[in-house]
Amino acid sequence: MDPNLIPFFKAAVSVDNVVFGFDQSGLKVLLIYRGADPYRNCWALPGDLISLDSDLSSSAEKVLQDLTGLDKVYMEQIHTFGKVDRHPFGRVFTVAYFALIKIEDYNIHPSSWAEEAAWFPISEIPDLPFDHNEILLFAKDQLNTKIRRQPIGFELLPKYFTLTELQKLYESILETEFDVRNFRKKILSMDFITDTGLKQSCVTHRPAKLFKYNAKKYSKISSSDFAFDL
Amino acid sequence: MDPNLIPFFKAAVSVDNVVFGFDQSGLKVLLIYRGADPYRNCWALPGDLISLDSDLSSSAEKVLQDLTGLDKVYMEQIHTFGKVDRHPFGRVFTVAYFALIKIEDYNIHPSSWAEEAAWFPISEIPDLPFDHNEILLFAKDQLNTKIRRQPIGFELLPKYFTLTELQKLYESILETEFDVRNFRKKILSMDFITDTGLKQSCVTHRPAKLFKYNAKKYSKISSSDFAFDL
DNA sequence: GGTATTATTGTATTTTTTACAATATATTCG
DNA sequence: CGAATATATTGTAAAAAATACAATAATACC
Repeated sequence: MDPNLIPFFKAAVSVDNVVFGFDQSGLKVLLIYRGADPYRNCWALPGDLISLDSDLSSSAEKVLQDLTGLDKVYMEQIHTFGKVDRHPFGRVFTVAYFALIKIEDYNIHPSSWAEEAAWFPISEIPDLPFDHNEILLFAKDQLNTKIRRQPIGFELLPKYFTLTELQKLYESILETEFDVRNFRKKILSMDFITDTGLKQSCVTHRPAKLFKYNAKKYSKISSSDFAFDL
Repeated sequence: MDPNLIPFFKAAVSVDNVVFGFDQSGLKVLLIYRGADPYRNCWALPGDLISLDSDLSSSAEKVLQDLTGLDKVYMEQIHTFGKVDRHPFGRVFTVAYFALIKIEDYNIHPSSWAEEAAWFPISEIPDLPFDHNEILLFAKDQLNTKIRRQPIGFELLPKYFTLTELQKLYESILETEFDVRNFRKKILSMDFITDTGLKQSCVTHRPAKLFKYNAKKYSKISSSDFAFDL
């Protein structure tokens, strides 16, 4: 390598994942309990330095998989953070991703140096190490914007869901309330949520119909000039 | 440094800027003619490796300033690209930014190893080195989305502009056409474009009124629950 | 059968979007 | 100076979308 270039090749890159989940009590974020330095014994976003022999996007998946056991989840890159002093060990740029998962469908298995993993309600996030609070804020913002314009909310719900669940999801994330009738009218008019013909069971009241998201219909619609917008 | 960490700290990070400009002939992108390896003597996005002693955002500004003389322009981070083999010299992650400038207001001064700088119409971009074509595509996409939702179009126009110019800008970027009356109604109803009382001069027909963007009014409006949306 | 609990549905009103073309103001040229 | 040329500016009616609002339906449990 040209000796002039040597000083440039001394950075590390990490990935930090903001994993969102949703259940009846609201929006949650997955944190791990760090069993490695720096910030050992702190709750933090599941993130790690990446080895330099795989592509960035594969590394992002690997980091999440290694620390939490999560595999094949919806992930999207959101932003890269690069303050000089953000990492005590040296110059580390971190690429933040957010991930959306259906809480019920996955079992979280903390491994590698993640000693524990737990869901934290979005409103009860503790002080986090590095710039993780800033990253989380950024991710939350992105989620808010994105969920209004793209049909990604379904990634947080079970495969079959009721319209009430869907409405609660949007209300909880957007911190607003919708009129039941208008919400249903709008969602159903978009025509990519289909009635499965099934019904809730084991509920102590009138069971709701179960719907599912129809990705094929969405992509057919969206490739014309339709815009999802809630 | 812990010897286990050494292999992680061997990456370089670069910044690549997609600088958009607009004039009557449409949307343009600023490219520089590389006077340095690799890809010497090619047109490319203005980008460079960053030194590891400043923050990422400052580095982005510095890279643009060094190569093109552009200073204090509207810049926004868009995405980080990190394929293993994207740079022939080693593992280089690149953080892409887009910038919007008022072509008339700036003189471009290629310097450092940029031998030339020139505006290329968006539809006539040559094959670029690295993954620059991909980055450009990504930036164009981002610009399309963003310009519909945030009042950033004004960054591409002179301080005082006519409504016709504004409409042409949107039509050109969004590749669509608007009805003159409806466009004006909509834009003016948003109430952050104000009539300066001035008129075009040196035109061979009825001169148009000159308007300007009122950022204060926008931030006042947008902090309620107004949404810019075209 | 009655009660409790949540699910489901329609309509009238208001607001927004759309479609559409005639008139106004400047310059240039004969 | 009047006519021709070129672009700027403006309103209205119809259609579509968003909003506000409450009564009925289906199940479980007692």
